[in-house]
Amino acid sequence: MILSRTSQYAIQALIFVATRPPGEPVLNREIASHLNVPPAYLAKIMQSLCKGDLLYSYRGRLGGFCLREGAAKTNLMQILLLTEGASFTQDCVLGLKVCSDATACPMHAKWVPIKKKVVALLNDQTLEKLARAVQTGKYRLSDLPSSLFGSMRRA
Amino acid sequence: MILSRTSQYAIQALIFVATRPPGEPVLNREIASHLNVPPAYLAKIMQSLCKGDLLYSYRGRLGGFCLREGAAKTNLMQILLLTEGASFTQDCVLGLKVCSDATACPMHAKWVPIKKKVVALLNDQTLEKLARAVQTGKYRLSDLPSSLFGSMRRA
DNA sequence: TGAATTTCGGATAAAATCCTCCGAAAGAGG
DNA sequence: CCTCTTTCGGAGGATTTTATCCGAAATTCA
Repeated sequence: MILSRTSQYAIQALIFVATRPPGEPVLNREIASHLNVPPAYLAKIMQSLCKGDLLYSYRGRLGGFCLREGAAKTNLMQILLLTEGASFTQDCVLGLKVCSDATACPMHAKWVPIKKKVVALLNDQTLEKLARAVQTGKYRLSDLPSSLFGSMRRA
Repeated sequence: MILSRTSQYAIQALIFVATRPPGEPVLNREIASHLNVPPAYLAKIMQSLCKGDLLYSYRGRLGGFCLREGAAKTNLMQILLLTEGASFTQDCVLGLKVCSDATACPMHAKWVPIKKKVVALLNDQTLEKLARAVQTGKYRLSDLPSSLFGSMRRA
């Protein structure tokens, strides 16, 4: 039901980068503050996304991170493979080491169809699509804007 | 996608108890060895299931754990509420603190229908049903019997 | 060259989860 | 009564996940 924080940060960050003009490096600091996420931790995750061939990184004054060519077509499943490991969609719900059609836990038969839907969705959602959804303004990546919190403080 | 180990152990243990004749206490030791789960850890979980009113516990020579009256009708959702906490099905996939129809993450619209299916399934699966599924022999709770591993060792 | 900026890499800390240990309490049976 | 068995409760250890820090390397610009 739940992704690790690492996966959530990774997906958020990648979508955010995908919303920015390609070719212009985005600073880790900028991503972190926009997503309201610990910068030092995010930096580690960005590193691993570079090693996973999703991002380019540039050091120095004009440095930052860019999507790799074609990375806009990356789907969530591919990202989660990097951050959660290969067994992510394979594990048994009840934690059995072996749980296949042949030798199954009592949830197996009912769980498999749902798992398939989840996998299909994760495969279908690309950074491109998700970035566009954010750009239209219909959906948001960050928590509510601080201006709202500011007005709440005095309420 | 994944339940905590604690939740998995809890569900497995409850199903196992539900397969046994009601009224005859089952020993923690027996459950643990059958599920191949750390006994001391399981003992803690069993304790919390008692506090969650799903089990009775008896100390001493004829001690052990029994399902509480009516607990056979308990569904997985109720168990997970105890072991994972109330926010289990409420959390945003991407980890946003606020993610409702009004202010949503870019996955929200596609994720909600799937989440509903998961919740419906968890609500539908009762200990009774799951225990029966195990009793028919079609499904298993424990890992493959050690006799199989024994024959594999010499292969 | 030197100063400023940024990511990289490794060590380390903090927190959560998973797991163990042990004495105490409670019950059964002699 | 004593002994044996079991769960209870609290403390603590081990591991994984989350997060921080800092010096070094790379890059830009003056």
